[in-house]
Amino acid sequence: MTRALSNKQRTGAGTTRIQARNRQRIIEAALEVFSSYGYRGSTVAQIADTAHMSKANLLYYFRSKNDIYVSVLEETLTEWLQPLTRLDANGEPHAEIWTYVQAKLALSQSKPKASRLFANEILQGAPMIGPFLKTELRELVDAKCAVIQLWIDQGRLNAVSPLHLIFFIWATTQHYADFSAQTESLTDQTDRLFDDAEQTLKTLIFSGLVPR
Amino acid sequence: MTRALSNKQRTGAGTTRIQARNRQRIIEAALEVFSSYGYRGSTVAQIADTAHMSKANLLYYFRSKNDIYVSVLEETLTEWLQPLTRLDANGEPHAEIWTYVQAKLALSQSKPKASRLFANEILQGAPMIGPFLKTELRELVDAKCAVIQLWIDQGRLNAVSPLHLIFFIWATTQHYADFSAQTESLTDQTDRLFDDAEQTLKTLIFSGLVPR
DNA sequence: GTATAATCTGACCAAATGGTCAAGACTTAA
DNA sequence: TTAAGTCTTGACCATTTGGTCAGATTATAC
Repeated sequence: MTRALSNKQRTGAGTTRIQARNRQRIIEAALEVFSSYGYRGSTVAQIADTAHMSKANLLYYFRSKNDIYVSVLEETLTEWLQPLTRLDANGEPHAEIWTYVQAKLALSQSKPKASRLFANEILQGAPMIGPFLKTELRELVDAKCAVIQLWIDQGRLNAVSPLHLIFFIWATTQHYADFSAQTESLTDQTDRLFDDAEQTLKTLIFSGLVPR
Repeated sequence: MTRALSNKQRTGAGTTRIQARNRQRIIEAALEVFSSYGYRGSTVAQIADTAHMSKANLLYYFRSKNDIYVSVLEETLTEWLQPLTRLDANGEPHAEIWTYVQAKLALSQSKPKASRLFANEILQGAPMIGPFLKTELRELVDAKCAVIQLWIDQGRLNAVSPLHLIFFIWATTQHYADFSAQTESLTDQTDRLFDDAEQTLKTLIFSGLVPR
């Protein structure tokens, strides 16, 4: 990343204090910009401005625009998948699924930029994280689908495609972050948006629309 | 759009045959390109190439990149909202909603590019159709929410927020078009994708996950 | 056929873009 | 204090971008 580092000024893991601080500032600015305009629509100058830094200085810390992009994606990816990894085969099915939905919805509310970053990336064909999707994400999802299928086989859940259940959870929760420009244009009570979403999601996922 | 048109070669509505054909070719190419890379990420040269046309010639039909973009959006918007306009207050609630879901899912499958075009636009803050969202779309959605609310008040549907029910339907159906790079990375049976989605959606919307 | 308008093109331009570089400013271990 | 390394910058460059224009080519009405 940086060129020709000596052993001076190290704080640990081969990074000086200034490096750590500036790389962090850049990553934050890059998340802001990339999540708004996508990779192609973002410019290095824009990121540098957002980070209150000269373009040349920014390019001292990251070799290229692409380097920054990859770093932001990596930085955000782990956190984004955390909730799914926690879905526990030994837990109670409804509780486990609901915990997952709530976690995803909370993430959509607290980190909308991360959501939009991935949305942009995947919308444009996942040129960068395509390989990751087909390997690591695929493994995680396959594993969790097996768990859900087991619950279904035990008669503890109605029969649905586990994969599509996961898609529905992703789609509905991320919708509020990714398309906030739309959701917020269609309601006056933006403060109650996520509470209402949670309520409606709960009803739909567990009871459906048909009255008993 | 074109400059200094005379009355020659008119086929009707002030357009020559050549104009109609070329504008159509451009719109199609623009949909292809804009839906893949978003507004900022797309270039006029790219659109011209896709339309098998010189850049200068393309700019003879559309004054600017922005002009093309607006035209594609307008061209696609009506078709995109058609299904919702058909939701009928006098129909049977479940049938009406299910018809709507099926129509949206079919549209997501047959016109994924249109879906991605809007997704890109809204993801980037709806700079172009923001005003439309707050007026025309808002009116349509408000009207249909009132219909759904009536059904709920009559006890014909479980109590949910009509607005969020619509969001739920949009999110889940469009997910398959917008994030196809992801959905297709996570399954082997891409041919059954939409059938499975439909099945699972039906169960979730009407019955939920809790076994009766 | 021919005049007139519509269509098309290559050459061109100014601005924006990602990226480089030499040199100056600042930090820090000794 | 000082020397060696780190950090920062303005000037610069090649390429790409959206857009223009004069003029060549084609279609059409008469």
